[in-house]
Amino acid sequence: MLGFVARFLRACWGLGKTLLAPTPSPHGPHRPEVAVAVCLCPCQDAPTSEELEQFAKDLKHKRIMLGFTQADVGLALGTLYGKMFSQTTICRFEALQLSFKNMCKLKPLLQRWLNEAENTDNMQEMCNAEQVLAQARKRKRRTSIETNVKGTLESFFRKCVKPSPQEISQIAEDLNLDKDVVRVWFCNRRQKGKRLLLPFGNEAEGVMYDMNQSLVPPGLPIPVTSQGYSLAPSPPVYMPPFHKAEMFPQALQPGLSMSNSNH
DNA sequence: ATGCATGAGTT
DNA sequence: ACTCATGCATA
Repeated sequence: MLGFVARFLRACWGLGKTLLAPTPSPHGPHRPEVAVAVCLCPCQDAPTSEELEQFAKDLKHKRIMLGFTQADVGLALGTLYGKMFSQTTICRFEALQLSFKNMCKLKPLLQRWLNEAENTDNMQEMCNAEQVLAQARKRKRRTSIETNVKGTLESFFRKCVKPSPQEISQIAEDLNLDKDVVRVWFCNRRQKGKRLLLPFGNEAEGVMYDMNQSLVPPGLPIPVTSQGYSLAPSPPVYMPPFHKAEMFPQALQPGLSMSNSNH
């Protein structure tokens, strides 16, 4: 099963290459046409899901062995290659909670860090935080949504993963929340559904992203289709954006597989 | 470890 | 207005 998914994903990327295949020149052999395209896709060797999973596990293990925190790694990537990452991102990488594409992008960097960390004796310096986060108080304070309200949002989500702006306003009103909070909640909820490692057995994912249903809260007649979400009747050569959740069995038992790293 | 938020890039 | 990559703040 896993293999299938991996191949599937790879196939998608291969597509780009296929389309760029050498164009047969209709005019004959005047020009040798040597300049054949290389691989324009950024992910040279798309790893399989298995490989990513293995690497993530490896990284975490060795990282801990070497005595580094997730934050250390993120920082080292900065002093090492310029681009710094947060503890959050490293954490998500190790937990396979990023999109497949994102995982592929980050892997090489972490791979290099790992090599570096294993061979260099003086890695410490690279992991020293010298950041004086002068974060201007611009960021909005994180609003905490009550659990029962969250439950309601979830049920809405099950009905429709992508409510129209009008529907969002409606929901916001019903729940006494800010419209933007609701909008962002849906964005994040959708994004969550796209993670490489899905949280739990998602039964409903089979029908997920069936954005044709619309909520019709009692009372207000909402013109359904105005936003032009006409689902293309004949999806071209694309694929269903999602796969089932059983990619990573360990996802089913977070308690057992994830948290064996205390201390 | 995870929830809500931001910002750049798309559609 | 949406998706995606990312992160501050918090549980």
